[in-house]
Amino acid sequence: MSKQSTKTNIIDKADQLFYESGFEHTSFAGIASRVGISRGNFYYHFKSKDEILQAVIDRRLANTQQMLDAWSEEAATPEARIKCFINILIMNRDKIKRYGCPVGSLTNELSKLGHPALAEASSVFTLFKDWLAREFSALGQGREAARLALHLLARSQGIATIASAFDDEDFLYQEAEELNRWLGGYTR
Amino acid sequence: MSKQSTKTNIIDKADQLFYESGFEHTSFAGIASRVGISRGNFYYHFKSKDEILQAVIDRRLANTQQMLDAWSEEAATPEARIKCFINILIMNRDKIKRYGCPVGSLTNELSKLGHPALAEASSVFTLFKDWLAREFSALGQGREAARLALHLLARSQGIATIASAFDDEDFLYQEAEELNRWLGGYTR
DNA sequence: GTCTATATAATGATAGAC
DNA sequence: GTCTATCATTATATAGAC
Repeated sequence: MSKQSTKTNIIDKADQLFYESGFEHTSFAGIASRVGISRGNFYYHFKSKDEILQAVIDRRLANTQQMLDAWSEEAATPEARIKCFINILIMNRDKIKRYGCPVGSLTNELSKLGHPALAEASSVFTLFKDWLAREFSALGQGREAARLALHLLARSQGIATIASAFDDEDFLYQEAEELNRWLGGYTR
Repeated sequence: MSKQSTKTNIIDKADQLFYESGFEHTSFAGIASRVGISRGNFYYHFKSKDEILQAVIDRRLANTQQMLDAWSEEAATPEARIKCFINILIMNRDKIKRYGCPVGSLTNELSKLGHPALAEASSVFTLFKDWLAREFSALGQGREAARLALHLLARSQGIATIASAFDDEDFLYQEAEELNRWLGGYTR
């Protein structure tokens, strides 16, 4: 493992804590503690909480784009690519059960706070939406591609919310399978 | 409008604020200010923040049960009753766009806080789930009733999350219509 | 770049007068 | 039942030594 800079380390740990504990509930002391630095040092790298939030969102945008690019490369067909998206519900089932979806829970919180970064946080959704729409277009659903993309995004969000509220892993598997069946209706 | 007690008034305003601003972000000062009383007076009625949270959840449970009972009475067929549920996405569209679903956003926050009241907050979902399952049973979906109920609950959650993230009212209407079509597949 | 020390404001919560 | 006054704790944020 390569040694990463303190700044990168802060963004990394803040990202985790925003997901696990929420943005509001995460304090600088908590981040600094997990990084292993003092609170004072923290302010050398980030001047405000909004600044670290922006860095976390930028990091998530970059990571998401990287993941989408990898899916585009690894999976040969549009159907296989969309199944990669559906499969993150299974891949991340443990964290989803505990904390829900990192994107949905952050946008939800920021919308309640009336936080100006809501639009930027929502743009992670937009990355998924546009990528999915492209794949649905490739499936010959050109006219309905954008609607289907947003529909699938919403379905995955609801699954995460309910699985988290009831701590129900079976439901995650069940609904992921149902999504694959639904997708099958557009590939035949 | 009948004059309500200070205690009831506190629960009422706390309920609104937890929805609009989140549980963590809502302070006693904020609640007291909206009620029009002092912070000190607040503590005469509720000794801790967890106590007021419990009261708000109890209130939501009672209100939800009341709403479900009203639907059972007003709508003649199982299909019409389930459509009442779907229709709350349209009825509450303005608030959903701004704050998401009150149940989903609260359970999401409490799960991140590791708050012991998560189970109680989730039981509002359970009221909906059991009520919907009964209606799907009445539709002749006895074996699949529970699964369909949870599925519909998840669908509505996802719709609320995406509509809130993108502030998109058209999406709410579009997906509510899609849910009605989906329901139609079980009534024919 | 990292630390300790500190300033300032807000929070949850209590005590006691009216 | 309602108020003012107060406490202890935590939070964001800054100053300055090393």
